[in-house]
Amino acid sequence: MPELPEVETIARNLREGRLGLQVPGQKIADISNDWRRQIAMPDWESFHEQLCGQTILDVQRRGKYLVFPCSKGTLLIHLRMSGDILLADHHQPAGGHEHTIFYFADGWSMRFSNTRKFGRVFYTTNPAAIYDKLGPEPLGDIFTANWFYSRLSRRKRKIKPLMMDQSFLAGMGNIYTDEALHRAHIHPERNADTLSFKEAETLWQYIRETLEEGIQRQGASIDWIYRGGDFQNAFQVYHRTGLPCPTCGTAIERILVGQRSTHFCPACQPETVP
DNA sequence: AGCGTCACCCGGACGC
DNA sequence: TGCGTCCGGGTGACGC
Repeated sequence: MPELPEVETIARNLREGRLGLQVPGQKIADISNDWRRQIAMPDWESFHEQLCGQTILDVQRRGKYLVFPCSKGTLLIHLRMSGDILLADHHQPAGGHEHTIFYFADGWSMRFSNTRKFGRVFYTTNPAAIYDKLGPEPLGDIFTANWFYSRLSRRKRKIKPLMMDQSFLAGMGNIYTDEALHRAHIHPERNADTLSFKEAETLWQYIRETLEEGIQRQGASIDWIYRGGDFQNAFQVYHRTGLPCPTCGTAIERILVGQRSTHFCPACQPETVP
């Protein structure tokens, strides 16, 4: 479930050396892979041949992608739900879920651990083709209240799946969407075009506040994946089915919206359009 | 084009 | 205890 704040935290940790090694400046000496489908593009042989010898120049984030600009092209990693990036000594044996390992020239290695095999690795000289399929960054300048309202007003889809559509807005996942909708007092099944400007503006504000708080807390640690973050302690609705709403005390309900588990307060987030 | 549904995976929770 | 079954998470393919 790495969403924008979790991916941002991992990018910062790798960039700034908080995991014991600064990744920018590292030269890729070799790469191993024991599950070919993890390499989304190009084919494994080309991936290996083209990337070996390149130096990683930076670690960035776009949407939920980790972006590693290299000397000749760009390496991208999408963690999907159970992915993580580990740094370890060259000689440490591969863990059972470390399907792609980048061996650096100085003796360290960067490992893509991916328990449920949903994550994907990309190498391209044209990352813009990937970025072009994504909506704006929720914390960027393009995403304004006016932009949000004008786009919402053209869509009939339910607000929650639309917020999670990466081609609409890049970075929201199930957790931060449920939390932002609760803070904005908007029911997850409202049709997007029924939101007033005021509601859209409020939701816009809480999307940004929720993500910023998530980043400040270094993301959420849930299930067995612990990354050091503690946003899980700030959840008001997510994974709190039956517990009292922190705002009004009403029991939090869980429903399915677009096949996704959805948590909301029936009192704070009424379904009827005001 | 927009929208909904399903497959992809597997560790953990749950039921018996 | 051990076994079987279900669940969930993000995304792309697919159908309407």
